[in-house]
Amino acid sequence: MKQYDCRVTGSVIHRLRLERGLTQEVLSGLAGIARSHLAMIEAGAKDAAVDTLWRIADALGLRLSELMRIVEDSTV
Amino acid sequence: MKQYDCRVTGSVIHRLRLERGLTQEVLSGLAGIARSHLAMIEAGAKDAAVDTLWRIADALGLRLSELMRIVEDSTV
DNA sequence: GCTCATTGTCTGCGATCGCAGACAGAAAAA
DNA sequence: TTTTTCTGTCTGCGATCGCAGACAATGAGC
Repeated sequence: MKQYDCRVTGSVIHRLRLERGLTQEVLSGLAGIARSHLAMIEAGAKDAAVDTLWRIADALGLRLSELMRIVEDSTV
Repeated sequence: MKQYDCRVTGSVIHRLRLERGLTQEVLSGLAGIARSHLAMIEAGAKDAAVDTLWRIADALGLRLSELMRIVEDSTV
């Protein structure tokens, strides 16, 4: 498998958030993280920790394994 | 879903490594991380970053999504 | 007994995460 | 234009990751 690239994760989260019609403010609130941090993660400028991604996936109505599967399938 | 607990991830990695008959030395070498670090992760004393888990899963012959699914199913 | 392989656990040290808070830019509504 | 909402990006700051390296304990095999 290819290398892990947090920019892929960021764009996937960004897309899923928009699909659900959520703002960064709302999603970060649901996930319990700072909005500025979520913005950085979506931009691919920060590499989120596992429990952070776990909570974001939860807030998106997914399991982390499902989120990671999307990331894997999106990884070039 | 329950909260993320790195101790569950650690015990899952530990079990999968033994099932494959790998030593910490070998697995950490395959994953490209320090053995002491892998030991800490297995013990649940350290919370590994995503790309670290990605490489460990790879070295175990799994995708991260598959590893996380096992962790989720093992999470109480 | 001894040796070897494996593991658990510690110490710095540099790099990065995640936070609160701030500021400016963009876009829409009025 | 003005107001509002949303977003992108920055600054410290404390906490944690991940490393190399070391040491002791365990267990298997001789």
